[in-house]
This record gives sequence, C-alpha cells and structure tokens, in this order.
Amino acid sequence: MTPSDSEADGESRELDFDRLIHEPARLVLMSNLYVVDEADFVFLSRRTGLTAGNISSHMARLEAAEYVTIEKTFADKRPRTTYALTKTGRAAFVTYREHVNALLADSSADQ
Amino acid sequence: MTPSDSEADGESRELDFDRLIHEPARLVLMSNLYVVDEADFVFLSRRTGLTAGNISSHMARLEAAEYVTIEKTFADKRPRTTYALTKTGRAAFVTYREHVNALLADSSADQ
DNA sequence: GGTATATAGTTTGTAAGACAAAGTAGTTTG
DNA sequence: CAAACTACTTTGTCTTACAAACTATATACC
Repeated sequence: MTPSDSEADGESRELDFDRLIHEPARLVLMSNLYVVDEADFVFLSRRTGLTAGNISSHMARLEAAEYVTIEKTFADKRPRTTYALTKTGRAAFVTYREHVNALLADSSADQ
Repeated sequence: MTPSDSEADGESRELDFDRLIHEPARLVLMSNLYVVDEADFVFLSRRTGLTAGNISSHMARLEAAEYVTIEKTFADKRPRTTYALTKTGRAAFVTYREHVNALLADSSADQ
C-alpha cells in the first residue's frame, strides 16, 4: 500500500501539518514570537527553558525556512540577538494552528 | 546554561508535552481512536493514509506505553487487528490536548 | 598585567526514531 | 499451481533533536 491510495476516501484526518513548526522546541519558540513583534535570545532562553544550543540551532532552521529573521547587534558591549517572525512565518503558524485545531476539535466534542 | 535555570520565572510557555502522542502519525492515530471505542487496521489505514508499516510500528510503540491495546482475531479467514485506547491512553490524550491548547490559546487572542 | 569567571552565543557528536521498502504468512483467482 | 492480493511485521537508512564542548568578548579579582 502507498500513502497515495488514501486519495480514494473523502474525509481523512490528514497528517500533513508543518513539521518545522510541529517540533516542540520550535513550536514554543514560534508561539512566543507570535504574540510579540520581536524577542531576544536571553528573553527566549529564560522564557522557554531551552538551552542556548537548541535555541541557536532551531532558530537557524527557522531562518533557513524564512520563518524568522535574526538580527545581531550590541547592547552594553554585549552581543544581542533579536528574533522576529516574518510574514511567511506568521502565515505558516496560523495555518499550523488551524491544522492542529481541526484535528483536535472533533475529539473534544465528547469528553 | 542548563534547562533547570528556567525554574526562576513564574509563567513560561513550557514544552513538556507528551512526545509519544505529539508525533504526527501517532497523533492522528490516537485522535481517531479517541472518538471511537475501537478501530481495526484496515479502517485506520484508509482513514489516515498511513502506510501499513507505519501503523504497525507506531501502534507497537503505543502499546508498549500502554496507551492502546492490540487484539488479533480472524474475520472471513483473514487476520483482523483491532486497536483501542486504554484508560491511560485516553487520559494521556486529554492531557496532551490541554497542553497544546494552553500553548496555542493565547496566540489566538489576537489574529 | 594576567588569570579566573561570566555572558552570549555557535558548532559538533551521538543516539533515537520516522519512514519506506522489503519480507512473511495466508488466501483467492485465473 | 502459480500469480496476485490481503494483512500485516521487520529492516535499513537517513534525518535530526539534544547536550556537551567550544569560541569570543567583557568584567572582576589579585
């Protein structure tokens, strides 16, 4: 059987949501960025509890996908890295949220 | 920096949700199982579009975690594998859904 | 001045695991 | 009786998330 065989049915609960966002660490980072205009490294680190290495590498992947912009400046002679969602990133996040909600919505009809 | 440094702040958007459920394939399988009492292999295959191999291996992992039960019988001389959520699995799914909703909820306050 | 400590990150090594492809076991069809 | 189909399970590979190690600069201590 191949996955494309599923075209046959009309209303399958699909699993085609954005893996880049779905990954927990990035999901937390993106949901934090979504509610603000921008956030810096130290803030996100304190806020999420993610290690420095993970923030760095996950943000690099999000930047590669053009979901976030990374800006490096200096504040008080110290490096300061500021992250922000791009329009693409915002749109992708909204779409992702819709996918998740659609999947979880009808499972919360009962309870 | 270690992750435990984050204990300091009061209200961080945490990322401690159940990876076993979070994985897309398993999330789809579990959300399908959640709304019914039980479902068989063929039904889930058609419904989700997942390949046989993936259903098999993911269900094995869910069984190992005692989130689902796997029952093998014969129907019309053919093997028939039936899956169902356990109480533990149901509870874990509810908790997972709450975690996700909590994370995504305040990001949908604006829009 | 030099060396220890802190801050703000990036790079790297490894171990886990998701996926498709290949394999197994039995059944039906030509 | 062999080819094809059904209903799965096992295996091999490739990705990737994570922590640990590293880099670079700044400040504090002696």
